[in-house]
Amino acid sequence: MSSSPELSTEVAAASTGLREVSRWFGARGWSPFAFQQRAWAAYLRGESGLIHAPTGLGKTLAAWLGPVIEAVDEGGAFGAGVQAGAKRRRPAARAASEPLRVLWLTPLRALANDTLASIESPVRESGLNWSIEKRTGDSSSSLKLRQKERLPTALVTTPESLTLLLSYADSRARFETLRAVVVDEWHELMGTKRGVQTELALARLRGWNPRLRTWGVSATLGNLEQARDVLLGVDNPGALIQGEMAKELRITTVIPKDAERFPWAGHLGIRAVDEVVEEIGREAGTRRAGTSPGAGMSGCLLFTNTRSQAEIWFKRLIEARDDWLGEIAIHHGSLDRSVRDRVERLLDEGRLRCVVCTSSLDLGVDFQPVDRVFQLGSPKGIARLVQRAGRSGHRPGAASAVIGVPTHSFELVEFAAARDAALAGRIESRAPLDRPLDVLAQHLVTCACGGGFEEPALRDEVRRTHAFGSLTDEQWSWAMDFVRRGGRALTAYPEYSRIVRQDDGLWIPASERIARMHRLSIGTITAEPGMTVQYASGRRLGTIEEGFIAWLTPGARFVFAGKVLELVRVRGMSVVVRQAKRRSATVPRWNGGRFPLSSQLARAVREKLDDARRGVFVGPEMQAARPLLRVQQAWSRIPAPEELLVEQIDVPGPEAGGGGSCAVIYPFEGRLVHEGLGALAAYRLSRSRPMTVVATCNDYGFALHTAKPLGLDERAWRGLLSPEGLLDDLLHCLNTTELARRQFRTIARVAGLIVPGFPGQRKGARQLQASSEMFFDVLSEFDPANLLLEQSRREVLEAQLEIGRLRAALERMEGQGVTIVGLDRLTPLAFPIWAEHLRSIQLSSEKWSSMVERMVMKLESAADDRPAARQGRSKRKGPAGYRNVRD
DNA sequence: GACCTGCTGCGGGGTG
Repeated sequence: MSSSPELSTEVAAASTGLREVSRWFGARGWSPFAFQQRAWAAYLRGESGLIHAPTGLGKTLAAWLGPVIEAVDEGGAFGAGVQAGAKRRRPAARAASEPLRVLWLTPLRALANDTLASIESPVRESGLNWSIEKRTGDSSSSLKLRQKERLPTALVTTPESLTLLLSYADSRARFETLRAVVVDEWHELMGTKRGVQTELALARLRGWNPRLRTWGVSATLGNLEQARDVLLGVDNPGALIQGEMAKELRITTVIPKDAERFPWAGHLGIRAVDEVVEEIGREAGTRRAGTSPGAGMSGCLLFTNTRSQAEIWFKRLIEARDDWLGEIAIHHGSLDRSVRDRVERLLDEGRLRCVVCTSSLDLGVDFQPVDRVFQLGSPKGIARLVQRAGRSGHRPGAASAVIGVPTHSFELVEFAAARDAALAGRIESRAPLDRPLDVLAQHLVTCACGGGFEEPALRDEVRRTHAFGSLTDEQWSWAMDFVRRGGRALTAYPEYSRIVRQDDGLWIPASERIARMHRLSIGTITAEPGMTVQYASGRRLGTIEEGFIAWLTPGARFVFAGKVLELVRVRGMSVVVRQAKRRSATVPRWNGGRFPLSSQLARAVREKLDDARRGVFVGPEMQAARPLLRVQQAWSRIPAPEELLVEQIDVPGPEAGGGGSCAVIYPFEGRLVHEGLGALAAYRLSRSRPMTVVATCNDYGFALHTAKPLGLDERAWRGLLSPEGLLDDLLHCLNTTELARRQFRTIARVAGLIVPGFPGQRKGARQLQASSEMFFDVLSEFDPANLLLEQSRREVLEAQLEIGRLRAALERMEGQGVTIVGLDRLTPLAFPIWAEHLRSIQLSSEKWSSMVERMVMKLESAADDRPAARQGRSKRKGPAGYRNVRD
């Protein structure tokens, strides 16, 4: 750290604690930053707040040292604390430390140790009689047992572990002494059910100690003030402390050597392997001075957007440079924790040249040796790109550097747009959740287990959270009824009578068994367990989806964890493998989320395109994209900001070869919205006249494929894309019931309808799905007013279809002029969207006619098309989406 | 000429 302004008088007035802390800084040749001082001052005034700072060390100390200063100031007023004159002495070994004072929440277990380390020395040097511990799921059982007896003075834990602690009967007594809670990486939690769980836990803690101070720490976010308000809850104002430690941010792009021949579509980016290899070799691998051989290498992270892409790229890099074997590693969420831990350790020791990874390394411990980051393919969002860039340059004065690797031509524009937006500070917002009743239901049982609750008091407490600030009496009563007897439909089943009312009015768990089962299912993360991939020796490599393994027979090879494996046998939920001798193998596909291009980035892309339309090409990316954009403009047009472009294209060739007609529309709203828009337009078309319409989409637009040209005029297009009747039509054309049925699985799990089973005896994903579907049907029939059903419909609309964004898109389009361009060839913008259609045709072995039939059926039954399409595809090619990696 | 996808995160009883 460098120098900073003098200590503010406000803080300096405060005292011994501050002197201790200054001494601690001084011993390191540091002086505190202004934002840290502002945070301490606000803390000492008894305030809560949110600290916004882009890097690690500074913000951790800003948040931690407030309580330390306070404790020193109090000089022993608290338990067996610091005595005047006895400060320098270490406390007697057996003396009991002070009771719980500070709680630090981290969304990631991996961050706990780092956090502990960063607070330990100032606390020790202040001579405080504090015990500092962590508690996460992987803590030893003896530690957990001890903490059940008595909590340390400072505890680092996760939201889930905190909730567990709140579920023990004597929780109140153990948390009453708490003075401050710090929530790290709050931007990661806000907008998720984990965040709501955190809000509820904080409300509980504040209920026991109204003077409790809450401090959040957040990365850059479009809605920081709202983030603070959500964290602090209703009517609980607080400060927003802006850190000024912004690091330099460098976003560059690998420009394809032959931009003219660069593909118009695609996502793997394999053709960029050579260029990336060259880039990696350029600086990475340079040894830092004075380090031993094999260590001290500065490496890079290569972020991909999917796990299978990471596997493919890892393989390709090794093939390109076999001398790098052992210096390149792979890291993603389906790899076993032990595998990932090893990679993280090697990276930290500077023994790796490059780690190919997914979002699994977005957060977590900062690795000093990482000096550069690659983003392979679309960054999807500005915050995401900035976050990833921030994984590099963890040294004072070092810049964060990210190198974009486009996988198709328009990603050149995306990287240029993302850089503009990032440097202008236009970062996405995160929307807080509104009243997820499944989380509330879980919380009610937790509170019953945690010493019991009185109904009116808990209701008021819950309403002080942002998430449940507008909870109605009906919703509250429904939630109470749900945990008391399972709602209307499940009264006959005692396991759903989870809480009972004592004579004194206190609600407690119905039995100790209920409480135990509840603790097993605390939390809001509901990922399916998957099948364990392991060697015969028992060594685990990771997990893979049941659907993938179902296609493999013993002897089949697949790529996993950067190895080519051969299936030996499947037993229960584990897949036994051995190293394969041959190299060619399929690559597994995981069914993950499909995150759309963010609104912010989409807007920035539109601006870049508008520049291009006006002949402005600034920067190497736009220069490289120039020929492509020229083609777009020459053949059709580049849509202006207030223009809705419709390309009506007659594609030559037989229908079965992708020929026919397609109309392509470009709202630039991300693929989820386009999926909705495509389905909506197709539905409205087929309603007006009998015809087969197939919709495809990508992040830029959607296409309607028909056998004959649609021949619609502007008025007809306006009708198709009218916001009027949006919800009704969407409910008709997408099988929202089916989507909701699937969404309900998560909700049923969080609300406690489905218990995941005991550790080590997980039910398979299918079993879980089956019982959640059963519940969905039973409730739909016998308890249609069950609010969890409504919630699953709402979650589908909001999370899966982005209904708000969809409506806004339709409204925006209403004000745009429609330009219809007739064409007989695919434009650069249209090609990738059309290719989505072609793909499904080529991969199917079914006859064209039966496919058409199925599509008609699909439109009629308005079914979700994905499972059908997969089955069709797989008949010829094996498992859906699995490709052979060719050597 | 062109393509072939889809992230992350946590927790625990032993009588089930």
